[in-house]
Amino acid sequence: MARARAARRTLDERQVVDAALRIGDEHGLDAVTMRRVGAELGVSPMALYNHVASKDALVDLLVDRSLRELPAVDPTGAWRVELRGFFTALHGLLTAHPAVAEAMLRRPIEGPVATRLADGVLDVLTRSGFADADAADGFVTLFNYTCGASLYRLSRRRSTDGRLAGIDREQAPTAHRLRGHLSHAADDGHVERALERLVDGLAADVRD
Amino acid sequence: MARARAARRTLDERQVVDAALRIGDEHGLDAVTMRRVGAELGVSPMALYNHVASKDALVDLLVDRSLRELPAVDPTGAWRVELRGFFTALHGLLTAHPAVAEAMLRRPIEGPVATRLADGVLDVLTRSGFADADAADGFVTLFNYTCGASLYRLSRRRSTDGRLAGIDREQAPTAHRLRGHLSHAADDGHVERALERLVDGLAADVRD
DNA sequence: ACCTGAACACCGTTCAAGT
DNA sequence: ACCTGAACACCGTTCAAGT
Repeated sequence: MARARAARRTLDERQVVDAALRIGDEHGLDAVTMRRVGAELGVSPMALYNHVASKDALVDLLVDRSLRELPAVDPTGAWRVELRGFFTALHGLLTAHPAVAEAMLRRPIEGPVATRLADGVLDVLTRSGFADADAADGFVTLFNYTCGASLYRLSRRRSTDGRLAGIDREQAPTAHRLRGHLSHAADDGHVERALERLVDGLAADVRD
Repeated sequence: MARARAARRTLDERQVVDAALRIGDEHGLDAVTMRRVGAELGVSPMALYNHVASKDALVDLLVDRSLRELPAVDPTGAWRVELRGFFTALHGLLTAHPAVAEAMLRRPIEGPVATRLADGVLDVLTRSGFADADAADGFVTLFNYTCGASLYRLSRRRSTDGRLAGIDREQAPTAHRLRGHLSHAADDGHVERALERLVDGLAADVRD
C-alpha cells in the first residue's frame, strides 16, 4: 500500500509528446505551446525541457510519433498495390491529424520512422525494376501530391465555410460555376483516384 | 515649392504589403511581424492597422500581391500548353518567394487575383471538352502537386545541409543509397517533367 | 484621418534556485 | 536528476491620447 500511493509522477518524453499530439489534434498546431503542454501535464513549462530539447524538437517528435500509425510497405509486394496503400494511408493520417500535416510543412521531416517508411517505398520500387533516379522521382512526386492534397483539404476546412463562398460570379464565372466541384476535389474518393492515376503513370518507368 | 516640400509621407496599403513581401522574401515568413514591418517603414507598429485589418489580412494581401506576377492563361489556347505554362510559372514563383509558399499553406487562398487565375485555368479546360467535375479535379490535382513540390524543395533548403544527411545506412539502406536522387527530385527539371506527365494524364478525361 | 505610447495577454527560452 | 519562478526579449492587438 505504501509504495502504490502517490504513483511516483515522473515525466518522460513519451508523455510530453502524447500531450502535444492530443492538444494538436484537438486545437491545431498553433495551440501546441510549451506553456499549454505543461498545463496539460500539470507541470511547469520549464519541466518539459528536461525531456525535449526545444519546441521545434517537440514538433519533430510529434510528427515521428504519429507516423508510427502507418503500416510499413512490403518490399516484396506488388508495387502498385503497395504504393496506393501507403499513400492512401498517409493521406488518411494527415487529414485525421491536421496538426501533423501543419508540422510536416513547417519542418523538414527526417525522423527515424519517416526514414524507415520512405526506405520501404523506395525498396519496393527498385526491386520492381525502377532505376534509382526514377524510384526517387516517383516517390517524391507521390509524396508531394499527398501532402499538397492534405493541405488543400485543411485549408478548405479552415476557410470561412469550406465552400469557397468568396468567388465572384462576374470576375470568375467558371470558378464560380465549379465551386462545388472544387470543394469536393478534396474528398477521399477524388484523392484516391488521383493517387491511382499517379501510380499508374509511373509504369512507363519500369525497365523490362 | 511650398507644396512639394516634406513629400507628404502618407502610408498606404501598397507600401505596407510591399514592405512585408520584402521582409518575407529575405528573412522568411516568420520575420514578417507587425513590429518589423513598421520598423521597415519607419513607423509605429500600430500605424499599420490604419491600412490592413490584421496580421492575417496582411499575409493574405501579400499572397495576392505576389500572384500578380503570374501570366494569365489564354482560355482559347491549347490546354496542355496553357496548363504546363501556368503551373511551371506557379512553381517558379513559389520557389523564388518561399514566404508566399509558406503563406499559402497557413491560410486558405481566396483573394481576387488567385480566383481570377484559377478561373482562367478552369475555363481553358472546360472549353477543351472537360466535364465540370474533371476540370475541377484536374486543376486541384495539379495545384496540390505544385504546392507540395514547392514545399518539399523549401524543406530541403531548410534542412541541415539540404542533402538528407540524417539517413541511417543500416536502418534505411535504399533511402541512403538514393539520397542524392531524393535531393535532386526537387530540382526544376524534375518538377517540370512531373507536371508534364500529370497534364498528359488528364487527356483521358477529354470527351470527344 | 492618421499616428503614437503604454498596456495586456501571450510566446520560447535562460538562469539561478530549490529538492 | 528533475522541477520551479522570475526574468528577458519577443509576439498581436486594444485603447486612450495626441495632431
